[in-house]
Amino acid sequence: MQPKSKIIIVDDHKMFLDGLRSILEPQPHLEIVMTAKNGQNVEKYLNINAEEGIALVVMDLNMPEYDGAELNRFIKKNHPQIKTLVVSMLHDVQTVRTLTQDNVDGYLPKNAPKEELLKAIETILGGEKYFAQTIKDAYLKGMTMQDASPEQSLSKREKEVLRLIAMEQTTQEIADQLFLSKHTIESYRKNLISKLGVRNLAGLTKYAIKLGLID
Amino acid sequence: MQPKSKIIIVDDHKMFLDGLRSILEPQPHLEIVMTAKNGQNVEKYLNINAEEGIALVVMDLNMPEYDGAELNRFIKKNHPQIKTLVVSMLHDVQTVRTLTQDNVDGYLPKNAPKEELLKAIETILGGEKYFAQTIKDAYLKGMTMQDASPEQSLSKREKEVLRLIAMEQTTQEIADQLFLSKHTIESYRKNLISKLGVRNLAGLTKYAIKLGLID
DNA sequence: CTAAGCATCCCTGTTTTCAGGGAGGGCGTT
DNA sequence: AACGCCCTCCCTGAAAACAGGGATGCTTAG
Repeated sequence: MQPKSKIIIVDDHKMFLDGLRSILEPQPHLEIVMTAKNGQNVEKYLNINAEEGIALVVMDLNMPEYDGAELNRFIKKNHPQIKTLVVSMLHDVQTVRTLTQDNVDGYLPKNAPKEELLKAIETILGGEKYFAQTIKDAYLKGMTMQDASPEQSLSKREKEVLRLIAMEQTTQEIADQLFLSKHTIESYRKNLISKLGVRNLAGLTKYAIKLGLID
Repeated sequence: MQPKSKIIIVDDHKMFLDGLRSILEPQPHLEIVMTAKNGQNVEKYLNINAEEGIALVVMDLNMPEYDGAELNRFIKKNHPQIKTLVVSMLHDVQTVRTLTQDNVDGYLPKNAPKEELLKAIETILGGEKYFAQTIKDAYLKGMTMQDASPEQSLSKREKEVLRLIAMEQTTQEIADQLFLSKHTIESYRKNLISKLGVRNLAGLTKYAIKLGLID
């Protein structure tokens, strides 16, 4: 009999976790060896049981404390043989890009049907990558737009300003607070908007939240 | 043999739907007669199959188009014998209050474990109500804090406008989209700012996220 | 019936944001 | 030394947001 593929599931919504478990457990060739509600415990587990031959980690993004992006980065750096599949509610281009740069093996929206989940797992365990069509569409659209817009890793100062913007402060207030000219803050604001590909304060705020700069 | 309790599940995330199904299907006394991704279809189904004896509808809140709150209201008005259980990611006080006023039979966060889901269903089918402890806590805290801070329940229209604002749309764009005057949207924006006690677009956006109007 | 809340629309004026430029100095890498 | 990147500051003009009013009609609850 062929050995089962060992799988870890990570999601902070227990019910979803149980749902995934119920879907995967009946699969004869899969074995769930651990479930967790954030990345921290998985990291510990992998460090201790490095030789156990974990095949795949299925993870949510957007968990408190230690999210999927971070966990994926950790796994790919320290345990590159382990495959990773991200299952998330949101599918924004930036997140997917970050994940692909970090060599994630697959990405599914949470509204994908059970069948697609199983197919994705098979594909990934077979050594290939699997991205849902909707994700690919969004990603490509983002790629073409990316040519015009520069790279968007934010500097420390930019993050600081972004944080204050999202804290409902006006340009003038931020300037006073950081002992800078209001023109400087205006420049930052402008650069952030174009760098992050958003239209206005609302977009900046959402991004700040996504980055975890505020809550 | 005792008759099975007929259940309908409503959630726009297919994978979650499949998860719930996998949890509930093995239960010998439960029978899933329908799943849907929004309230609309359920409404139709109930109108046609009114006599089929549906026991319970398990629903997500926060679905596009026709959300759980609305569906609950419909069910309690037109088919009061059918029980309703809301399963949601967010647990803001206002939403829970609205639901309880509409006589919902139970409320669980999505991070509740499988066991609690089953227990909640049993409780509700037995004729009692079931609310997760965390929900009850939040609700009570909201009740006491309510004295100090003014009430901030948003009307449906207000939520709609708030959603569009947080989606990075300008006042003019929202006006066009809803076939309203831009003055109207400006009024809404103004009211929202004062109602929610925030200063600007950033605050509105954060609130919209907290309410789950956008992601 | 009456008051309250909701949805709609309007006005005046000020402040802030947004768009699209430019520009100089510092700092590290090649 | 030259290049890129970051941080800083400045300008103009248009668009949008914000503040603080008022007004109407229509439901709904008391």
